[in-house]
Amino acid sequence: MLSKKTKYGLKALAYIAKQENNDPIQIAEIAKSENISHKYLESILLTLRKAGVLSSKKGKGGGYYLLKAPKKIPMTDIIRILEGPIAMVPCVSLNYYEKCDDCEDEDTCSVHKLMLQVRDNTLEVFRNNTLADIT
Amino acid sequence: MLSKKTKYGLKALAYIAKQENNDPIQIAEIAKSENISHKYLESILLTLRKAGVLSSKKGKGGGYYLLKAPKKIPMTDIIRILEGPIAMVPCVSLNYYEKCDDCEDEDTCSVHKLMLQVRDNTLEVFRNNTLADIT
DNA sequence: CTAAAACCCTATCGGGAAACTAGGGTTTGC
DNA sequence: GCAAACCCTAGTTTCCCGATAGGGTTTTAG
Repeated sequence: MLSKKTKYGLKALAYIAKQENNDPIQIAEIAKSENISHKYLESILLTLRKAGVLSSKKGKGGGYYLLKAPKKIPMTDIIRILEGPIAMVPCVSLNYYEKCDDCEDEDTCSVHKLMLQVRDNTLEVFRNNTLADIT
Repeated sequence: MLSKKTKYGLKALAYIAKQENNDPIQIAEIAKSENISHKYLESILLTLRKAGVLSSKKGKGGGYYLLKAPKKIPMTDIIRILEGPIAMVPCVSLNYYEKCDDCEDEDTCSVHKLMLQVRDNTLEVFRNNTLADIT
């Protein structure tokens, strides 16, 4: 299941990307339009800023804006920042690999092979979609 | 992320399906071989039994056995029983559909369309794999 | 200059679900 | 009849998500 954090983050990014120019958008505006708690959204945008997807401008008339063109921001990036691993199981994760405590050998693990297939398919979707595609 | 419940359940089913004949297998044997807590596994197998995937035999020499041939048991069935929805978001779930509180219109929701693609791809993997494929 | 607008940051907290655990009850085979 | 095995309910513990609190800092309009 997708966390609300990721969902809200995606919606917010889509909202920002939808703008004609790249002027800073205020948290309050996004929160209202997308029905997201102001404070919670604030923490999400902060994460995205620290990760280098967004930048911000302080003070009156400030807000958040994209650092790159929406076309140049693949879904894989955003999902990994907000949700973490794309794989359903850590032992098939490319970026967040972790060994299972319970299984000795991954090559003979019945779950491993199946989840590899799922990961590859999901990854393909996220690679083929950029922020521009979901606006 | 896949829950341990699902993971353990899949491993247990694979273990049972791997046997030559369809004699009942004891919980203890599976638990030991797959490094799963006996009691926890017991509750998982109970779920699978109630869902009609497994049946059991009580008393000495008893255990769990499959009700159908592994080839006839698609992954979709097992995942839905153990994990619940396959979709990453309730609003694109076939079997567990639920409307989002935050978005007014699904057709214009940026997340919706993306998650539909993911669901379709994941579903295809689970439909093309049966229990026989992961033994 | 200054006040208000806006982002920046840390801490905390409630609730709910996941991952077990306990403890007995019931059936069956030898 | 006893021990092996499943059956069943009900905890318990742990963790983390989603949200809130409460200020601090920076910037800019006027």
